[in-house]
Amino acid sequence: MQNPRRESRRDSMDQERPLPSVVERMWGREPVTRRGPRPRLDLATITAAAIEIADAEGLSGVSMASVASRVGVAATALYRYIGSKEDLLTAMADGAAPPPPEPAGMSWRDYLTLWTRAHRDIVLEHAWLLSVDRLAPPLGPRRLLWLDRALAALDGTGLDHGEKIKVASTLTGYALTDAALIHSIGGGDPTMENAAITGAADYGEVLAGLLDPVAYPALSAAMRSGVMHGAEGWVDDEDFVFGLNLLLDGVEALIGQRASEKQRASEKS
Amino acid sequence: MQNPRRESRRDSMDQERPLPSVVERMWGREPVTRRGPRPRLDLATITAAAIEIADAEGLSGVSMASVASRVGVAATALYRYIGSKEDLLTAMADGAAPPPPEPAGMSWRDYLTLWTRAHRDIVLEHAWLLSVDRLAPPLGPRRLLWLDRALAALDGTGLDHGEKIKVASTLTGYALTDAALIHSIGGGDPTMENAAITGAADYGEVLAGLLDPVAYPALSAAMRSGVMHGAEGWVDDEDFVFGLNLLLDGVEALIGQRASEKQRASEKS
DNA sequence: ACCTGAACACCGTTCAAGT
DNA sequence: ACCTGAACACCGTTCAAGT
Repeated sequence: MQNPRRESRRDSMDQERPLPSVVERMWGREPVTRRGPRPRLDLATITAAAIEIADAEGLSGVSMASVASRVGVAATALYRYIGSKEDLLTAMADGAAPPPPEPAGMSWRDYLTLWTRAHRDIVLEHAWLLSVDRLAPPLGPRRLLWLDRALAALDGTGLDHGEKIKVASTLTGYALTDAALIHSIGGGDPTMENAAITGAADYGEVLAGLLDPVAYPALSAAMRSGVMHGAEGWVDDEDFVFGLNLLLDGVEALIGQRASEKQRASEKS
Repeated sequence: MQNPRRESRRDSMDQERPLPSVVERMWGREPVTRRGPRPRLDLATITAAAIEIADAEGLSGVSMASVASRVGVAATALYRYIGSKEDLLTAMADGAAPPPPEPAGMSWRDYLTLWTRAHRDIVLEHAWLLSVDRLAPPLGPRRLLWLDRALAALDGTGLDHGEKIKVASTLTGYALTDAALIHSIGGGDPTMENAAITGAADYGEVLAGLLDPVAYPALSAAMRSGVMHGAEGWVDDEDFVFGLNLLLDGVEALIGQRASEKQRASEKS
């Protein structure tokens, strides 16, 4: 049912580890061109064009044809630079990330709060990331720089490397979750493409009409209480901080635990 | 650039609140048919067929044609039951969820642990949910039943309705994040469709080769320490519990806070 | 070596025509 | 009223041909 097109990776590049060639190109390792006309494009140009289209029209506006025409080339010429549309989406997901915020001597907690919020804001600015982002671990230079800065913020807390990575990836997930929530409620979507609901109040009312209070007792009670009609809208920065602090409180507890373990160990010797 | 097809909702149904008609159908409110031949299908049948295809071949195997042929009908007949493919995906996302686990007298913490793990496992069994799930708040009967049970588990903790909902949605996000992590690392994907990386060890090695230790100091240090080569694989249940406990510790702290507030208030009066 | 244009095998969706 | 079949306007990707 449709011929599988997998395995468009591992072309070119003499190197022991096979690596998707898009990833190579994301790191600036364009193949060394010798003979023939100079290439008119590069991956960064193509990616930037695709991102502009996605920002303006949503992901559905991004086709090989539309990207190609934006950079002034036939659709088929893109395949000189990219193995497939999948590859393009991968490159877009990395390319949409600006440099991470600088630590500037903050506490780990302050920095990670800033970091997570900034991450969330990026996703809101490029809402199409929500449809692209989830499936692969980051391999591009921009995303990995974000990861690096989160790990760096946790230096000196006594957490080991594995714990730091897990904290960072949990925070990444939180940023995505919060962005998805805001987006779906109708927060910051210029094209309104996927907002099934136009406002929080609507959501509550729709639910209230749908629910059988016997089958859905707790949810019905919540809806009847009017949670969805908060003074300044349902999803706001306060909500973001609320959930984030649940997480950071947990991290703080862990750090405290590690610190007291260390102290006990040093007292023993 | 492609004619916009929005606003295929709000057809039929005499009701004050306009509601996507798929949502109506998900709740069993099929339009009352009087004249003409009886319909051969219903939304549940179509949705189940689509889910089976997605489970077997991934989301890319799901086309109007493939779904229609599985239920023995021409592709165009599906439009009697569904407004668009988007609608089908919405119905699939709800239909893939089995009934939530029963509380059975557990503590809120035990139940939410079970709940979140079960949620995560569902996403792993239907990995295509990761590409479908994120954008709209749940409106289907199955998903809302999950939400109801999470809220119910938090009854008696002193949290208000808004707080309970935020806790539940944070846990949902965590389940998705964890599933995405496991999936991308190559965990449980029969079709291996989106696994850019075939194993955790590979990921670490690939990264190690890519990274400039000056530009990515903390991440390089983590990779050099060999975090990615844990004894029983990188992502396991222990990791799931680790991150989840960060969250639940935060929730527990909040519950404690609410409880002491209440006590202080009652002492005053 | 890069880029084009034609071609292929698909898509989702519409609409008039049959029952 | 349901379902079909033809048709439309797209897709992503290939490949031979031009430079």
